Amino acid sequence: MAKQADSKKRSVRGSRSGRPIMALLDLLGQRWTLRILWELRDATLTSRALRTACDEASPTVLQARLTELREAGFVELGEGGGYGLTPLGRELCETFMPLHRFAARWRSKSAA
Amino acid sequence: MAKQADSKKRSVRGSRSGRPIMALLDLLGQRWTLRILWELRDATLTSRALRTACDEASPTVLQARLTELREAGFVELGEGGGYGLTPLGRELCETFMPLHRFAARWRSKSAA
DNA sequence: CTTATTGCTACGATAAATGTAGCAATGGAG
DNA sequence: CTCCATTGCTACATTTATCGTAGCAATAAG
Repeated sequence: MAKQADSKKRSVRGSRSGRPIMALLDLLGQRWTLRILWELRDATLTSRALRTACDEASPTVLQARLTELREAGFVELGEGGGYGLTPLGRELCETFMPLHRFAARWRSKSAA
Repeated sequence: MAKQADSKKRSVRGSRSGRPIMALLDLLGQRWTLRILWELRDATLTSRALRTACDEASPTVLQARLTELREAGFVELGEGGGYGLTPLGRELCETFMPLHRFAARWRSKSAA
């Protein structure tokens, strides 16, 4: 299994400003990152279950994001398999959980 | 070939689940979207100032994102020029403002 | 052995983003 | 008026990211 020590190119794209918020914004601004965190918000999912939950996204990106999220310390792979949030990841998830409520109000206003 | 700002195909990619949170997650999960909202959090910026703030991102994507954000009702173009958040956009920005604090703690843990 | 999971990877086809250049429109300054 | 600098915005070739399908090694039964 695996590899996670790809730390050679860990430069979250775009922002090398050094400011943590930028690194975080860039990480979260990649395809499927937010979605993965959201789907893991209250469940441990296997890679394939996660794929299903994520609208059958290609495993290529999913694995890439999971690797990044693990390196960031937000996600971990459990002993007997299955991905779940770390305490830190759960904390992050809580941070944008209010988005859920906001999204509902938003759609009721601008739903095209 | 070139096609952009096609206001017709607003299908936020991937998730057509109908759930507002998914649409929002997909919108925010595009490159520069979070960053743009962040940079506009407390200032009205011209397109070029925004570009500078966003690490000189290409105007192509920036314009595309701005169009999407305007259609979503989060960003607006002021009378005399310059982009700013709408009340709704400001609300959204407040939602993930705690990320700032989180990011600081996060980096102090995982950043080697 | 076969079957069915697990996490994960290869790789050609697409879609998206980059970087550079430039447009029309507006607003001064001379 | 011309000249120039700014606004928001676009063209387009190159590069990068993502998709989609297939399949791998490892593990665990049956």
